[in-house]
Amino acid sequence: MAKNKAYVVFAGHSPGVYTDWEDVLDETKGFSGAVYKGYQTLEEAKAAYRNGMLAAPKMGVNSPNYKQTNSSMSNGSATGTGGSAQGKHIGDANAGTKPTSGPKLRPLADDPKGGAKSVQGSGPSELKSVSPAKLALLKGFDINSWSVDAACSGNPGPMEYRGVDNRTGQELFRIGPVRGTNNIGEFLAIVHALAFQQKLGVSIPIYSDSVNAMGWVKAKNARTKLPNTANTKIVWELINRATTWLQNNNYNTKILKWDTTKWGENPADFGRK
RNA sequence: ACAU
DNA sequence: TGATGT
Ligand SMILES: [Mn+2]
Ligand SMILES: [Mn+2]
Repeated sequence: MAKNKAYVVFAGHSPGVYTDWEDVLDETKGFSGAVYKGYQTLEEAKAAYRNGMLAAPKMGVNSPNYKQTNSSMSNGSATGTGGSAQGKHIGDANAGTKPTSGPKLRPLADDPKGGAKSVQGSGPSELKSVSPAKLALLKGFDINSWSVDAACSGNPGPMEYRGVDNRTGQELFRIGPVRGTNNIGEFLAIVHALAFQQKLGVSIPIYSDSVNAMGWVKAKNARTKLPNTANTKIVWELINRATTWLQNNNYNTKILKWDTTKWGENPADFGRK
């Protein structure tokens, strides 16, 4: 077990890369939930920090990138990860186009078995990667939830949307691309999640970053200005199906605003911006 | 202005 | 830089 030459403070008074353990102590002392890890090389540390969640606003808690960082951590200097269940999910996106993939709706564990931990005050060589639960706690959102998001490659343009389980990062559904707008996608994503949950017989809070779409859902009406033409026929069918569903179904599912400013990009984000 |  | 929306 070689000595660490650099450290990354992911969560602390002033997150960043440090070469002195004393600095790490300063940055983490008195910071509840501090997250840090030692690396054998400065390059390794810098790379980890670049890929780290607090350093990269685009990176959702459960994004593939975050997990990659997590798993690379486990083969790094430290012990402790002992094969995290999280890492295994890297890139195992359920391919389906329809709400077919089977989500795992197990109850939230505060610290998943075998998952990485964050322990303030442990030595520098102990692993300091974080479980999704711990990260959610740090960021302050409810991990026992789903996230939805939409992406457009031109607006209007080819649009798609998806939903993920915040406990695992697992993709629950993904539709598109079909020609549409950003807001239509955000709207359809929420309604799709609602309908999917009803089908599953569950009710789990849904995070969206779109105030617009949340408003449309609440009004049970998608007030898009996108003309219904030959090019937009498909998406308009989806819109009509969604609004019809809203008008004919009841739900008590909480639809929550994802605070991008505070938490970085939504876990369901497509990472294209 | 705010949110995508 | 431009578009989608409240
Ligand atoms: Mn969004
Ligand atoms: Mn996004």
